[in-house]
Amino acid sequence: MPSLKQILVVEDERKIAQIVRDYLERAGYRVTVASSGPEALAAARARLPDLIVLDLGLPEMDGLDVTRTLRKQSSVPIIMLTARVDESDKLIGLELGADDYVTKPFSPKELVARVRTVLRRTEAPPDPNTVIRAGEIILDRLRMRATVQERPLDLTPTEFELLATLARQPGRVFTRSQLLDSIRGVPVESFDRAIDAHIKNLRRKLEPDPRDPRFILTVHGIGYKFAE
Amino acid sequence: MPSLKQILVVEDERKIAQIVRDYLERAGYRVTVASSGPEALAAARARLPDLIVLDLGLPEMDGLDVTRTLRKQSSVPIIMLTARVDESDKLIGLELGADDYVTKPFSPKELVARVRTVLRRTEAPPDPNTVIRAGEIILDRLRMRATVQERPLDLTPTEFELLATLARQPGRVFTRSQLLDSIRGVPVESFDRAIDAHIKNLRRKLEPDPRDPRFILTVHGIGYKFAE
DNA sequence: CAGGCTCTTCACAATTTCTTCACGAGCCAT
DNA sequence: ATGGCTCGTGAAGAAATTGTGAAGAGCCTG
Repeated sequence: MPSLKQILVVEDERKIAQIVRDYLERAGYRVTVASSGPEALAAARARLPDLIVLDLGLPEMDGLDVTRTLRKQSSVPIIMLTARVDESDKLIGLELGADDYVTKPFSPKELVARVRTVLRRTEAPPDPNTVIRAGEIILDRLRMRATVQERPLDLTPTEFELLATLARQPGRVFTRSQLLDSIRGVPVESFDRAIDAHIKNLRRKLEPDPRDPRFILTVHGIGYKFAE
Repeated sequence: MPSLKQILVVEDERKIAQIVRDYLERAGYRVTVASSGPEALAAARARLPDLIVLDLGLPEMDGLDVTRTLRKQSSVPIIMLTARVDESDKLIGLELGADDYVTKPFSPKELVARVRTVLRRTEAPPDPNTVIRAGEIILDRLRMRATVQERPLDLTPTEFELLATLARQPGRVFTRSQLLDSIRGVPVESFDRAIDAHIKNLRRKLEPDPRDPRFILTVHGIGYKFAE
Protein backbone atom coordinates (compact mmCIF):
# COMPACT_ATOMS: atom_id res chain seq x y z
CA MET A 1 0.00 0.00 0.00
CA PRO A 2 1.85 3.05 -1.25
CA SER A 3 1.19 5.80 1.18
CA LEU A 4 2.89 8.52 -0.82
CA LYS A 5 1.36 9.91 -3.95
CA GLN A 6 3.29 9.22 -7.12
CA ILE A 7 3.81 12.11 -9.50
CA LEU A 8 5.18 11.88 -13.02
CA VAL A 9 6.96 15.02 -14.21
CA VAL A 10 7.36 15.27 -17.97
CA GLU A 11 9.91 17.96 -18.69
CA ASP A 12 12.83 18.01 -21.13
CA GLU A 13 14.83 20.79 -19.51
CA ARG A 14 16.92 19.00 -16.98
CA LYS A 15 17.32 21.94 -14.64
CA ILE A 16 13.66 22.70 -14.41
CA ALA A 17 12.86 19.03 -13.94
CA GLN A 18 15.28 18.86 -11.04
CA ILE A 19 13.82 21.89 -9.33
CA VAL A 20 10.31 20.60 -9.68
CA ARG A 21 11.36 17.21 -8.39
CA ASP A 22 13.00 18.76 -5.33
CA TYR A 23 9.98 20.78 -4.41
CA LEU A 24 7.51 18.00 -4.92
CA GLU A 25 9.59 15.54 -2.94
CA ARG A 26 9.95 18.03 -0.16
CA ALA A 27 6.18 18.32 -0.18
CA GLY A 28 5.95 14.62 0.45
CA TYR A 29 5.40 13.14 -3.00
CA ARG A 30 7.26 10.42 -4.83
CA VAL A 31 8.51 11.77 -8.13
CA THR A 32 9.43 10.19 -11.43
CA VAL A 33 10.85 12.30 -14.23
CA ALA A 34 10.47 11.65 -17.94
CA SER A 35 12.22 13.88 -20.46
CA SER A 36 10.27 13.02 -23.58
CA GLY A 37 6.82 12.07 -24.73
CA PRO A 38 7.50 8.39 -25.40
CA GLU A 39 9.39 8.12 -22.15
CA ALA A 40 6.41 9.60 -20.34
CA LEU A 41 4.00 7.16 -21.91
CA ALA A 42 6.27 4.26 -21.00
CA ALA A 43 6.52 5.46 -17.43
CA ALA A 44 2.78 5.86 -17.18
CA ARG A 45 2.28 2.35 -18.51
CA ALA A 46 4.79 0.94 -16.09
CA ARG A 47 3.11 2.48 -13.10
CA LEU A 48 0.17 4.80 -13.37
CA PRO A 49 0.98 7.88 -11.33
CA ASP A 50 -1.51 9.71 -9.18
CA LEU A 51 -0.88 12.90 -11.13
CA ILE A 52 1.12 14.07 -14.12
CA VAL A 53 2.88 17.40 -14.53
CA LEU A 54 3.32 17.79 -18.27
CA ASP A 55 5.39 20.34 -20.15
CA LEU A 56 3.65 21.19 -23.39
CA GLY A 57 6.86 22.34 -25.04
CA LEU A 58 8.38 18.95 -25.60
CA PRO A 59 10.66 18.55 -28.64
CA GLU A 60 9.78 15.29 -30.38
CA MET A 61 6.23 14.57 -29.45
CA ASP A 62 3.79 17.32 -28.86
CA GLY A 63 2.51 17.59 -25.32
CA LEU A 64 -1.05 17.62 -26.50
CA ASP A 65 -0.49 14.33 -28.27
CA VAL A 66 0.86 12.88 -25.08
CA THR A 67 -2.24 14.08 -23.31
CA ARG A 68 -4.52 12.51 -25.84
CA THR A 69 -2.75 9.19 -25.62
CA LEU A 70 -2.72 9.23 -21.85
CA ARG A 71 -6.37 10.10 -21.78
CA LYS A 72 -7.25 7.04 -23.77
CA GLN A 73 -5.87 4.92 -21.00
CA SER A 74 -6.95 6.62 -17.86
CA SER A 75 -8.34 9.70 -16.26
CA VAL A 76 -5.19 10.50 -14.33
CA PRO A 77 -5.15 14.17 -13.38
CA ILE A 78 -2.85 16.30 -15.54
CA ILE A 79 -1.36 19.69 -14.84
CA MET A 80 -0.02 21.37 -17.95
CA LEU A 81 3.06 23.49 -17.99
CA THR A 82 3.66 25.91 -20.80
CA ALA A 83 5.79 28.82 -21.87
CA ARG A 84 3.18 30.09 -24.25
CA VAL A 85 0.58 32.48 -23.15
CA ASP A 86 -1.63 31.56 -26.05
CA GLU A 87 -5.19 31.31 -24.87
CA SER A 88 -6.17 28.79 -27.52
CA ASP A 89 -3.59 26.37 -26.23
CA LYS A 90 -5.17 26.66 -22.87
CA LEU A 91 -8.59 25.96 -24.28
CA ILE A 92 -7.45 22.91 -26.16
CA GLY A 93 -5.65 21.69 -23.09
CA LEU A 94 -8.68 22.01 -20.91
CA GLU A 95 -10.86 20.33 -23.48
CA LEU A 96 -8.51 17.43 -23.55
CA GLY A 97 -8.95 17.08 -19.86
CA ALA A 98 -6.15 19.00 -18.24
CA ASP A 99 -7.03 19.66 -14.66
CA ASP A 100 -5.00 22.80 -14.32
CA TYR A 101 -2.66 25.00 -16.23
CA VAL A 102 0.54 26.69 -15.10
CA THR A 103 2.42 29.12 -17.32
CA LYS A 104 6.15 29.58 -17.30
CA PRO A 105 7.85 31.16 -15.61
CA PHE A 106 6.24 29.66 -12.57
CA SER A 107 7.12 29.51 -8.95
CA PRO A 108 7.79 25.99 -7.75
CA LYS A 109 5.75 26.72 -4.67
CA GLU A 110 2.79 27.61 -6.77
CA LEU A 111 3.16 24.39 -8.69
CA VAL A 112 3.20 22.41 -5.46
CA ALA A 113 0.10 24.23 -4.33
CA ARG A 114 -1.65 23.40 -7.60
CA VAL A 115 -0.65 19.78 -7.30
CA ARG A 116 -2.16 19.65 -3.86
CA THR A 117 -5.33 21.29 -5.02
CA VAL A 118 -5.79 19.07 -8.03
CA LEU A 119 -5.11 15.92 -6.06
CA ARG A 120 -7.56 16.95 -3.44
CA ARG A 121 -10.15 17.80 -6.04
CA THR A 122 -9.78 14.61 -8.02
CA GLU A 123 -9.41 12.27 -5.14
CA ALA A 124 -12.46 10.17 -4.67
CA PRO A 125 -14.25 12.24 -2.09
CA PRO A 126 -14.95 10.23 1.01
CA ASP A 127 -18.36 8.68 0.79
CA PRO A 128 -20.52 10.78 3.07
CA ASN A 129 -22.75 7.84 3.76
CA THR A 130 -20.01 5.75 5.24
CA VAL A 131 -19.83 5.99 8.97
CA ILE A 132 -16.34 5.52 10.33
CA ARG A 133 -16.07 3.46 13.46
CA ALA A 134 -12.84 3.03 15.31
CA GLY A 135 -13.39 1.51 18.69
CA GLU A 136 -15.38 3.90 20.78
CA ILE A 137 -15.17 6.67 18.22
CA ILE A 138 -17.85 7.16 15.60
CA LEU A 139 -17.62 9.65 12.77
CA ASP A 140 -20.74 10.40 10.76
CA ARG A 141 -19.81 12.62 7.89
CA LEU A 142 -23.34 13.05 6.62
CA ARG A 143 -24.25 14.66 9.89
CA MET A 144 -20.80 15.98 10.58
CA ARG A 145 -21.13 14.38 13.94
CA ALA A 146 -18.41 12.79 15.98
CA THR A 147 -18.88 10.88 19.22
CA VAL A 148 -16.60 9.19 21.73
CA GLN A 149 -18.36 6.68 23.86
CA GLU A 150 -21.71 8.17 22.93
CA ARG A 151 -20.49 11.59 23.99
CA PRO A 152 -20.81 14.11 21.15
CA LEU A 153 -17.73 16.08 20.17
CA ASP A 154 -17.79 19.59 18.87
CA LEU A 155 -15.17 19.48 16.15
CA THR A 156 -14.12 22.05 13.57
CA PRO A 157 -14.04 20.93 9.92
CA THR A 158 -10.29 20.50 10.00
CA GLU A 159 -10.38 18.53 13.19
CA PHE A 160 -13.10 16.29 11.82
CA GLU A 161 -11.15 15.64 8.64
CA LEU A 162 -7.97 14.96 10.53
CA LEU A 163 -9.62 12.52 12.87
CA ALA A 164 -11.41 10.84 9.98
CA THR A 165 -8.15 10.33 8.13
CA LEU A 166 -6.47 8.82 11.14
CA ALA A 167 -9.40 6.74 12.33
CA ARG A 168 -10.12 5.29 8.91
CA GLN A 169 -6.90 3.35 9.08
CA PRO A 170 -6.02 2.65 12.69
CA GLY A 171 -2.39 1.80 13.16
CA ARG A 172 -1.22 3.41 9.96
CA VAL A 173 1.31 6.16 10.57
CA PHE A 174 0.74 9.45 8.77
CA THR A 175 3.36 12.12 8.25
CA ARG A 176 2.38 15.70 8.89
CA SER A 177 2.60 16.37 5.20
CA GLN A 178 0.13 13.60 4.44
CA LEU A 179 -2.21 14.87 7.08
CA LEU A 180 -1.99 18.35 5.63
CA ASP A 181 -3.00 16.93 2.27
CA SER A 182 -5.94 15.17 3.79
CA ILE A 183 -7.34 18.41 5.09
CA ARG A 184 -9.47 20.11 2.56
CA GLY A 185 -9.55 23.77 1.80
CA VAL A 186 -5.97 24.65 2.51
CA PRO A 187 -5.13 26.85 -0.43
CA VAL A 188 -1.76 27.99 0.81
CA GLU A 189 1.15 25.93 1.87
CA SER A 190 1.34 25.81 5.53
CA PHE A 191 3.79 24.90 8.12
CA ASP A 192 3.84 21.27 9.20
CA ARG A 193 3.58 22.30 12.79
CA ALA A 194 0.06 23.53 12.17
CA ILE A 195 -0.89 19.88 12.33
CA ASP A 196 0.50 19.67 15.83
CA ALA A 197 -1.81 22.45 16.88
CA HIS A 198 -4.83 20.64 15.50
CA ILE A 199 -3.76 17.41 17.13
CA LYS A 200 -3.44 19.24 20.40
CA ASN A 201 -6.96 20.64 20.06
CA LEU A 202 -8.33 17.29 19.01
CA ARG A 203 -6.79 15.55 21.96
CA ARG A 204 -8.17 18.12 24.30
CA LYS A 205 -11.62 17.40 22.96
CA LEU A 206 -11.59 13.63 22.74
CA GLU A 207 -8.98 12.23 25.06
CA PRO A 208 -9.99 11.55 28.66
CA ASP A 209 -6.45 12.52 29.60
CA PRO A 210 -4.74 14.56 26.86
CA ARG A 211 -1.42 14.06 28.63
CA ASP A 212 -1.66 10.34 28.07
CA PRO A 213 -3.43 9.90 24.74
CA ARG A 214 -5.32 6.69 24.10
CA PHE A 215 -6.61 7.42 20.62
CA ILE A 216 -4.22 9.68 18.76
CA LEU A 217 -0.69 8.50 19.30
CA THR A 218 2.54 10.29 18.47
CA VAL A 219 5.12 8.40 16.43
CA HIS A 220 8.24 10.25 17.31
CA GLY A 221 10.18 11.51 14.32
CA ILE A 222 7.46 10.47 11.87
CA GLY A 223 4.01 11.72 12.63
CA TYR A 224 0.82 10.42 14.18
CA LYS A 225 -1.39 7.38 14.12
CA PHE A 226 -4.71 6.27 15.49
CA ALA A 227 -4.42 3.56 18.12
CA GLU A 228 -5.09 0.08 16.76
CA MET B 1 -27.32 -3.49 -9.37
CA PRO B 2 -29.47 -1.24 -11.51
CA SER B 3 -28.80 -1.30 -15.21
CA LEU B 4 -26.46 1.35 -16.48
CA LYS B 5 -27.86 4.68 -17.47
CA GLN B 6 -27.81 5.35 -21.17
CA ILE B 7 -26.50 8.70 -22.31
CA LEU B 8 -26.71 10.11 -25.82
CA VAL B 9 -23.94 12.53 -26.72
CA VAL B 10 -24.67 14.75 -29.70
CA GLU B 11 -21.43 16.33 -30.84
CA ASP B 12 -19.99 16.79 -34.30
CA GLU B 13 -16.38 17.29 -33.34
CA ARG B 14 -15.03 13.80 -33.21
CA LYS B 15 -12.27 14.52 -30.75
CA ILE B 16 -14.48 16.15 -28.20
CA ALA B 17 -17.08 13.45 -28.61
CA GLN B 18 -14.46 10.84 -27.92
CA ILE B 19 -13.25 12.56 -24.79
CA VAL B 20 -16.74 12.98 -23.46
CA ARG B 21 -17.52 9.37 -24.21
CA ASP B 22 -14.41 8.20 -22.40
CA TYR B 23 -15.19 10.17 -19.31
CA LEU B 24 -18.82 9.20 -19.16
CA GLU B 25 -18.08 5.54 -19.70
CA ARG B 26 -15.44 5.64 -17.06
CA ALA B 27 -18.02 7.16 -14.76
CA GLY B 28 -20.22 4.14 -15.31
CA TYR B 29 -22.62 5.20 -18.03
CA ARG B 30 -23.43 3.61 -21.36
CA VAL B 31 -22.77 6.10 -24.12
CA THR B 32 -24.05 6.52 -27.65
CA VAL B 33 -22.63 9.23 -29.87
CA ALA B 34 -24.46 11.02 -32.65
CA SER B 35 -22.65 13.54 -34.82
CA SER B 36 -25.58 15.36 -36.33
CA GLY B 37 -29.09 16.47 -35.51
CA PRO B 38 -30.94 13.91 -37.63
CA GLU B 39 -28.67 11.19 -36.34
CA ALA B 40 -29.47 12.25 -32.81
CA LEU B 41 -33.19 12.15 -33.40
CA ALA B 42 -32.91 8.72 -34.95
CA ALA B 43 -30.89 7.45 -32.02
CA ALA B 44 -33.37 8.85 -29.56
CA ARG B 45 -36.23 7.20 -31.40
CA ALA B 46 -34.43 3.89 -31.48
CA ARG B 47 -33.84 3.87 -27.77
CA LEU B 48 -34.76 6.72 -25.54
CA PRO B 49 -31.69 7.56 -23.46
CA ASP B 50 -31.80 8.54 -19.82
CA LEU B 51 -30.07 11.81 -20.59
CA ILE B 52 -28.82 13.73 -23.61
CA VAL B 53 -25.70 15.86 -23.84
CA LEU B 54 -26.29 18.15 -26.78
CA ASP B 55 -23.83 20.43 -28.54
CA LEU B 56 -25.66 23.52 -29.70
CA GLY B 57 -23.08 24.27 -32.38
CA LEU B 58 -24.11 21.57 -34.81
CA PRO B 59 -23.64 22.31 -38.51
CA GLU B 60 -26.72 21.15 -40.38
CA MET B 61 -29.51 21.28 -37.91
CA ASP B 62 -29.52 23.79 -35.17
CA GLY B 63 -29.18 22.36 -31.69
CA LEU B 64 -32.18 24.29 -30.52
CA ASP B 65 -34.28 22.69 -33.26
CA VAL B 66 -33.14 19.31 -32.10
CA THR B 67 -34.18 20.22 -28.60
CA ARG B 68 -37.60 21.33 -29.74
CA THR B 69 -38.16 18.10 -31.62
CA LEU B 70 -36.93 15.95 -28.79
CA ARG B 71 -39.10 17.77 -26.35
CA LYS B 72 -42.19 17.00 -28.35
CA GLN B 73 -41.56 13.34 -27.78
CA SER B 74 -40.36 13.09 -24.24
CA SER B 75 -39.13 14.84 -21.18
CA VAL B 76 -35.67 13.31 -21.29
CA PRO B 77 -33.19 15.48 -19.42
CA ILE B 78 -30.93 17.52 -21.67
CA ILE B 79 -27.61 19.13 -20.89
CA MET B 80 -26.60 21.72 -23.44
CA LEU B 81 -23.06 22.29 -24.54
CA THR B 82 -22.07 25.48 -26.25
CA ALA B 83 -19.09 27.49 -27.36
CA ARG B 84 -21.00 30.71 -27.45
CA VAL B 85 -21.03 32.95 -24.50
CA ASP B 86 -24.26 34.50 -25.62
CA GLU B 87 -26.61 34.80 -22.73
CA SER B 88 -29.70 34.76 -24.91
CA ASP B 89 -28.78 31.32 -26.15
CA LYS B 90 -28.72 30.17 -22.63
CA LEU B 91 -32.11 31.62 -21.92
CA ILE B 92 -33.64 30.09 -25.00
CA GLY B 93 -32.07 26.79 -24.12
CA LEU B 94 -33.46 26.82 -20.64
CA GLU B 95 -36.84 27.87 -21.94
CA LEU B 96 -36.87 24.90 -24.23
CA GLY B 97 -36.35 22.70 -21.27
CA ALA B 98 -32.64 22.18 -20.96
CA ASP B 99 -31.82 20.87 -17.52
CA ASP B 100 -28.37 22.32 -17.42
CA TYR B 101 -25.93 24.27 -19.49
CA VAL B 102 -22.18 23.86 -19.90
CA THR B 103 -20.06 26.31 -21.87
CA LYS B 104 -16.93 25.40 -23.77
CA PRO B 105 -14.23 25.07 -22.98
CA PHE B 106 -15.37 22.73 -20.30
CA SER B 107 -13.57 20.27 -18.18
CA PRO B 108 -14.84 16.77 -18.87
CA LYS B 109 -14.92 16.13 -15.18
CA GLU B 110 -17.24 19.01 -14.68
CA LEU B 111 -19.53 17.64 -17.35
CA VAL B 112 -19.63 14.29 -15.60
CA ALA B 113 -20.49 16.03 -12.37
CA ARG B 114 -23.35 17.86 -14.04
CA VAL B 115 -24.64 14.65 -15.56
CA ARG B 116 -24.68 13.07 -12.14
CA THR B 117 -26.52 15.99 -10.62
CA VAL B 118 -29.15 16.19 -13.33
CA LEU B 119 -29.79 12.45 -13.22
CA ARG B 120 -30.12 12.50 -9.49
CA ARG B 121 -32.51 15.39 -9.62
CA THR B 122 -34.71 14.00 -12.33
CA GLU B 123 -34.92 10.45 -11.13
CA ALA B 124 -36.50 10.96 -7.76
CA PRO B 125 -38.56 14.10 -7.57
CA PRO B 126 -39.88 14.66 -4.07
CA ASP B 127 -43.43 13.49 -3.60
CA PRO B 128 -45.57 16.62 -3.49
CA ASN B 129 -48.21 14.93 -1.41
CA THR B 130 -46.00 14.13 1.48
CA VAL B 131 -46.46 16.29 4.50
CA ILE B 132 -43.16 16.86 6.19
CA ARG B 133 -43.13 16.95 9.95
CA ALA B 134 -40.01 17.74 11.87
CA GLY B 135 -40.73 18.33 15.47
CA GLU B 136 -42.90 21.38 15.81
CA ILE B 137 -42.63 22.25 12.15
CA ILE B 138 -45.12 21.02 9.58
CA LEU B 139 -44.74 21.51 5.85
CA ASP B 140 -47.61 20.76 3.52
CA ARG B 141 -46.23 20.91 0.05
CA LEU B 142 -49.55 20.44 -1.65
CA ARG B 143 -50.96 23.53 -0.04
CA MET B 144 -47.65 25.31 0.23
CA ARG B 145 -48.41 25.81 3.87
CA ALA B 146 -45.93 25.85 6.69
CA THR B 147 -46.55 26.07 10.42
CA VAL B 148 -44.39 26.22 13.53
CA GLN B 149 -46.14 25.21 16.67
CA GLU B 150 -49.51 25.69 14.96
CA ARG B 151 -48.48 29.18 13.98
CA PRO B 152 -48.70 29.67 10.20
CA LEU B 153 -45.61 30.93 8.39
CA ASP B 154 -45.66 33.16 5.37
CA LEU B 155 -42.84 31.73 3.27
CA THR B 156 -41.72 32.50 -0.25
CA PRO B 157 -41.39 29.55 -2.63
CA THR B 158 -37.63 29.45 -2.25
CA GLU B 159 -37.83 29.59 1.50
CA PHE B 160 -40.38 26.80 1.49
CA GLU B 161 -38.18 24.56 -0.67
CA LEU B 162 -35.15 25.31 1.42
CA LEU B 163 -36.89 24.49 4.64
CA ALA B 164 -38.43 21.38 3.12
CA THR B 165 -35.05 20.12 1.99
CA LEU B 166 -33.53 20.66 5.40
CA ALA B 167 -36.47 19.40 7.42
CA ARG B 168 -36.92 16.26 5.36
CA GLN B 169 -33.67 14.93 6.76
CA PRO B 170 -33.07 16.42 10.17
CA GLY B 171 -29.45 16.23 11.22
CA ARG B 172 -28.08 15.83 7.76
CA VAL B 173 -25.70 18.60 6.78
CA PHE B 174 -26.24 20.25 3.41
CA THR B 175 -23.65 22.34 1.61
CA ARG B 176 -24.74 25.61 0.07
CA SER B 177 -24.24 24.09 -3.31
CA GLN B 178 -26.58 21.21 -2.51
CA LEU B 179 -29.16 23.60 -1.20
CA LEU B 180 -28.91 25.69 -4.35
CA ASP B 181 -29.51 22.58 -6.40
CA SER B 182 -32.52 21.70 -4.34
CA ILE B 183 -34.30 24.98 -4.69
CA ARG B 184 -33.78 25.61 -8.35
CA GLY B 185 -35.50 23.35 -10.75
CA VAL B 186 -33.09 24.54 -13.38
CA PRO B 187 -29.64 25.40 -12.17
CA VAL B 188 -28.74 29.02 -12.60
CA GLU B 189 -25.25 29.84 -11.60
CA SER B 190 -25.58 31.91 -8.58
CA PHE B 191 -23.53 32.92 -5.70
CA ASP B 192 -23.47 30.51 -2.78
CA ARG B 193 -24.06 33.36 -0.42
CA ALA B 194 -27.59 33.73 -1.77
CA ILE B 195 -28.37 30.76 0.44
CA ASP B 196 -27.20 32.67 3.46
CA ALA B 197 -29.65 35.40 2.67
CA HIS B 198 -32.55 32.96 2.47
CA ILE B 199 -31.47 31.29 5.68
CA LYS B 200 -31.42 34.65 7.35
CA ASN B 201 -34.94 35.40 6.17
CA LEU B 202 -36.16 31.96 7.12
CA ARG B 203 -34.75 32.26 10.60
CA ARG B 204 -36.37 35.61 11.04
CA LYS B 205 -39.71 34.06 10.22
CA LEU B 206 -39.54 30.82 12.14
CA GLU B 207 -37.03 31.12 14.94
CA PRO B 208 -38.22 32.50 18.26
CA ASP B 209 -34.76 34.02 18.61
CA PRO B 210 -32.93 34.30 15.27
CA ARG B 211 -29.67 35.02 17.10
CA ASP B 212 -29.82 31.63 18.74
CA PRO B 213 -31.42 29.34 16.16
CA ARG B 214 -33.17 26.21 17.36
CA PHE B 215 -34.27 24.78 14.03
CA ILE B 216 -31.86 25.77 11.32
CA LEU B 217 -28.33 25.31 12.56
CA THR B 218 -25.10 26.52 11.01
CA VAL B 219 -22.35 23.98 10.50
CA HIS B 220 -19.39 26.25 10.21
CA GLY B 221 -17.22 25.56 7.19
CA ILE B 222 -19.77 23.20 5.65
CA GLY B 223 -23.30 24.47 5.42
CA TYR B 224 -26.55 24.13 7.32
CA LYS B 225 -28.66 21.45 8.90
CA PHE B 226 -32.03 21.08 10.52
CA ALA B 227 -31.86 20.32 14.21
CA GLU B 228 -32.34 16.66 15.01
C1' DC C 1 -45.96 50.55 -16.86
C1' DA C 2 -46.28 51.16 -11.96
C1' DG C 3 -46.22 48.66 -7.73
C1' DG C 4 -45.26 44.80 -5.08
C1' DC C 5 -42.76 40.54 -4.29
C1' DT C 6 -38.74 37.74 -4.68
C1' DC C 7 -34.34 36.71 -5.33
C1' DT C 8 -29.53 37.86 -5.74
C1' DT C 9 -25.63 40.58 -4.80
C1' DC C 10 -22.79 43.59 -2.15
C1' DA C 11 -20.38 45.54 1.76
C1' DC C 12 -19.04 45.32 6.26
C1' DA C 13 -19.23 43.60 10.91
C1' DA C 14 -19.19 39.65 13.92
C1' DT C 15 -17.69 35.22 14.70
C1' DT C 16 -15.12 31.13 14.26
C1' DT C 17 -11.27 28.72 12.79
C1' DC C 18 -6.43 28.20 11.34
C1' DT C 19 -1.56 29.19 11.45
C1' DT C 20 2.38 30.87 13.50
C1' DC C 21 5.41 31.76 17.22
C1' DA C 22 8.06 31.02 21.35
C1' DC C 23 9.62 28.20 24.80
C1' DG C 24 9.66 24.38 27.85
C1' DA C 25 9.21 19.33 28.06
C1' DG C 26 10.09 14.92 26.14
C1' DC C 27 12.50 11.45 23.46
C1' DC C 28 16.58 9.11 21.84
C1' DA C 29 21.13 7.94 20.31
C1' DT C 30 25.71 8.47 21.76
C1' DA D 1 23.65 11.05 31.60
C1' DT D 2 23.78 14.72 27.85
C1' DG D 3 23.32 17.09 23.80
C1' DG D 4 20.31 17.65 19.70
C1' DC D 5 15.97 17.15 17.76
C1' DT D 6 11.21 16.63 18.10
C1' DC D 7 6.84 17.49 20.33
C1' DG D 8 3.21 19.88 23.37
C1' DT D 9 1.06 24.01 24.31
C1' DG D 10 -0.87 28.65 25.28
C1' DA D 11 -1.48 32.84 23.18
C1' DA D 12 -1.75 36.10 19.46
C1' DG D 13 -2.41 37.42 14.99
C1' DA D 14 -4.27 36.02 10.32
C1' DA D 15 -7.50 34.21 7.61
C1' DA D 16 -11.76 32.35 6.46
C1' DT D 17 -16.60 31.98 7.18
C1' DT D 18 -21.03 33.63 8.43
C1' DG D 19 -24.75 37.23 9.75
C1' DT D 20 -27.11 41.05 8.13
C1' DG D 21 -29.09 45.32 6.24
C1' DA D 22 -29.69 47.48 2.11
C1' DA D 23 -29.69 48.05 -2.85
C1' DG D 24 -31.01 46.66 -7.25
C1' DA D 25 -32.51 43.40 -10.87
C1' DG D 26 -36.19 40.56 -12.45
C1' DC D 27 -40.96 39.10 -12.65
C1' DC D 28 -45.66 39.04 -12.31
C1' DT D 29 -50.11 41.51 -11.60
C1' DG D 30 -53.25 44.79 -12.08
